[in-house]
Amino acid sequence: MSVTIKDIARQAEVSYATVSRALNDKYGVNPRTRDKIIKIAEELHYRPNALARSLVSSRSFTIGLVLPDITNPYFPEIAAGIEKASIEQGYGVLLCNTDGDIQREKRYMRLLAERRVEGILLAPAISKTEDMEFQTQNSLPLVYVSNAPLKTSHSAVLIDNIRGGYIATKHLIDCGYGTIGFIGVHEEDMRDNERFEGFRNAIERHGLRMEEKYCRFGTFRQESAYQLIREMISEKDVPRALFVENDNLAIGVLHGIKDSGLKVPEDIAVIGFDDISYSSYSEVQLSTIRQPKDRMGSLAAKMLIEEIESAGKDNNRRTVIVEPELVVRQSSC
Amino acid sequence: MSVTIKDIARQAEVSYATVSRALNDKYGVNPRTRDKIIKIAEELHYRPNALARSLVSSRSFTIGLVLPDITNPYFPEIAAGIEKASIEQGYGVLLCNTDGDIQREKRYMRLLAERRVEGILLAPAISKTEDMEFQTQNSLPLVYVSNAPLKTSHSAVLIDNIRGGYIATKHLIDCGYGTIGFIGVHEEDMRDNERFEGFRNAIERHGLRMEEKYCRFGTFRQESAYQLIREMISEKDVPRALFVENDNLAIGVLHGIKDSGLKVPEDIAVIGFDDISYSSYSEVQLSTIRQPKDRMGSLAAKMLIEEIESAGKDNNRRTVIVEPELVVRQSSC
DNA sequence: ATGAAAGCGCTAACAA
DNA sequence: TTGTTAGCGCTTTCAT
Repeated sequence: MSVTIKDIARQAEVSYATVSRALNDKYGVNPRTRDKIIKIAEELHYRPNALARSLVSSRSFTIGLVLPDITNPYFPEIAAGIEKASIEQGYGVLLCNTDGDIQREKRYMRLLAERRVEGILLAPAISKTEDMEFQTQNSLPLVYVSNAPLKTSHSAVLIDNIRGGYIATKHLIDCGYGTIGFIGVHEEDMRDNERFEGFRNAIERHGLRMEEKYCRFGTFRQESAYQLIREMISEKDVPRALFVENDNLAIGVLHGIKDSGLKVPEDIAVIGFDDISYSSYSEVQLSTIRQPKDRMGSLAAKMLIEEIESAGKDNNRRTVIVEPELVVRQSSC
Repeated sequence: MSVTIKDIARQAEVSYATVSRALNDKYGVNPRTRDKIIKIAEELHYRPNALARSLVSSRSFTIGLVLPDITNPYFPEIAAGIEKASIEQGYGVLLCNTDGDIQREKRYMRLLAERRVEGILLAPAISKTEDMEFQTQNSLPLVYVSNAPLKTSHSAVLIDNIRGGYIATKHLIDCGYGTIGFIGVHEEDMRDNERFEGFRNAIERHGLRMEEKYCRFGTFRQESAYQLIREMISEKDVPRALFVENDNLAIGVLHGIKDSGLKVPEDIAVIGFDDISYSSYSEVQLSTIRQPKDRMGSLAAKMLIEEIESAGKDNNRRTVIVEPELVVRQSSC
């Protein structure tokens, strides 16, 4: 098929073991033979067969990136960070877009297992991805990015959700809004759910009241948030400001408010979470809590690779929490 | 390390060749032994080693997806389509985000070559990715998606750019705008450049004049389009409507118009191209030409896989042109 | 410094 | 129907 070390060995009139040594910079090869071999390799456009190498070395230098939906604007930045850090360290990234489809997720687990990926980066949407955790059976390094189950023994790179929720809410309070509501997803046992906790903390600590009627929970889809806010408005009892769990939902909320004939922030102020790129566009101007997504991605990749390369050594699993940052735009002031 | 067919063979008290046959549904295995083997394989959580299999079969069932920037909202939908079609056919996708960085692109070419990917899907930003075409030396199946060099012998899945440009411009003409300008990127030799050609066709065919001063070319960045429109406005001579080469730039244009104190579409009407999700948001309402990105992605993946699996057979390279669709929103009427 | 040989896990002749 | 064997391309002892 393609050029192998044997072809090179033949031309260089050495054994193919020597070629392997020369090409891998191993100790103990005559510089002259070495140069000769390298020259021939270049002439022949030799490309080592990573599959063969992996087979003997049990190192595939490949990781799996599993995420629910690459078209959700939150994830590409994470993926870009992961990707960059990975290629820098010579690792390939197998993209696995689960679409929240269990069948597909299973196929991916198979694929990743069969290809002997050395680790998995998992950006879970909902907690059923614990399956995956189960499937890997703790035998494969696994690092969560951006979200994780509350209880897991695996490493994770997360934003400080409680603090983020607190900061967002505090900001609304500082703006002087006296009634503040929450719109989000109620996903038990996942870390991003803690944003609500931060919200509640802020409310309570500043002498406001938690009003159940102002807190609504739906799905991850924009339309869900749209519905929730429209319902709230039609009930003629809306809070003066809203903290929405993520920017995607917040955009749904903005639409809903607009379609109800109300104005942001004059009638209802809104703050989101994530700082996806859309949020900064001049037509949207959504206040939000920024996540350093790119950095979180590359950090997670680095941690995963570290776990891979220190395999067997003492447990170095850890959870890294990055700081949220308040970004004030026109939707809240 | 992990469970191999030898382990299974030992337990089943057969040779490991029989195990291979049984597990691969080959002709000529006693159903009883077969069942026994399959049962044991399951008990042992056996996962075939794809690397070993690839080595002997010369089939890696892996393709490379090379794109300039996954955080550009245009690409994730393409990627999702690719991804879906690929996994359905049992292929893994190695994600390669070049970031327009030549060094990185080279690294990727190495990585993909060494891992013996069976084909490459290339979504090029600019024509320098011809390098890649050169590198693969026509030895690897390569399919372009969404954009391609004007001259290439490889397959491609493209939108009808000329027609798209024509439709967009025709729409502006139909709205009654008498002076129409163009903002875009001037990238010689790439197919998406043909949008300008469609623009010109429409202008000329409807008795309008091509005004050079209304046609401006910059880079791919939003800021570039922002600058161009601001300059135009500051020169006090602006067309009544603008066709912008893609939605990303169009958003820059919208910002620029807004920051100049003008209104869309009252002062300047705008239409873009691509229909990225952001364009449909109620605050933006950008008229545009829709590309069926998801479908283009999966089509490209299917074509690539077809080329791979018909290797050696007669040349089945082809260019598929999909139809653009006019989407009218508030920015143009 | 170099060669010979074993073996990574698997598939595919060829025998039996 | 099953076993034996060679070999995919490479790394890594163990000799020399």
